Amino acid sequence: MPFSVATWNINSVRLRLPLVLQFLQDHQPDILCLQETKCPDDLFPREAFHEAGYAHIEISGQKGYHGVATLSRRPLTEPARVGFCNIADCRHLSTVVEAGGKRIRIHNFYVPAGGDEPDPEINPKFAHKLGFIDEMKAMRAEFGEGSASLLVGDLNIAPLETDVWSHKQLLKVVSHTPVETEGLENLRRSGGWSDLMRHHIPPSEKIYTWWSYRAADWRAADRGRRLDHIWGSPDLEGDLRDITVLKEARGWERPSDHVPVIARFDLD
DNA sequence: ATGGTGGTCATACCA
Repeated sequence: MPFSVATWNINSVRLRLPLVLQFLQDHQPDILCLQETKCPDDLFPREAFHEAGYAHIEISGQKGYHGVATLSRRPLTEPARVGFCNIADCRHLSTVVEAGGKRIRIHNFYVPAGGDEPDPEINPKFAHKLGFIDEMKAMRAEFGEGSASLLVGDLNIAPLETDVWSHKQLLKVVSHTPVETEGLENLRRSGGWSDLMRHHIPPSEKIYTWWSYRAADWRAADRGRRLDHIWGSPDLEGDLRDITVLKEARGWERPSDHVPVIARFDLD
């Protein structure tokens, strides 16, 4: 079994626990990074994940909002939580796992959505989002000497024209405005990260990982966006075997509005 | 230009 890492904004881990367990059973990723767990740490369903083979769990949760969790079949070490924008919310968690003889640090992120109005002067949520991605510049892709890194999660930005159903119609919509898309691409490049989804799937191809709940028929309208990402240190490009966007998960019973993305590597 | 759905927690807030 090649080493694999999945990311999924679950929009309440307790409500959708059966879906997560089904996903783990069907796809057996070594690592699953969850976002929007909406679950305080003392209520996190650890036991159910232990029984599913995920004995190693790190969580950073709070009541009602946000929250990230990293589940693993392999030992997780050096858990670390970084705070952003001087707000005590739960949007980042990093851990270290071993694969293919490398120590891989995995950053699990939930970037603020940013509200509706793409103007930081009048919308404090958008200002928060811009401040957050500015502070994310401190997250560098570290590699070499038997180490590597991944940065995954719901970044709430669709950077490329082919990451949205209509580039023109979304230019003034939060998640695809130039200040966000350029900001994210700049921080990715300056941090030395490779966009592994786009390394595997060419930029000419549309990719979506999220479809709004508000569409009458999400599948027919197909107005999606690629908000969820898997970045890696450049050494991992050569180890990447494939990327899967599990679109079918959007059609499951009481689904999350995001679907899982899975990266498989030629590493043991 | 508007409202459309869904989760949390218990009423508005957030996505």
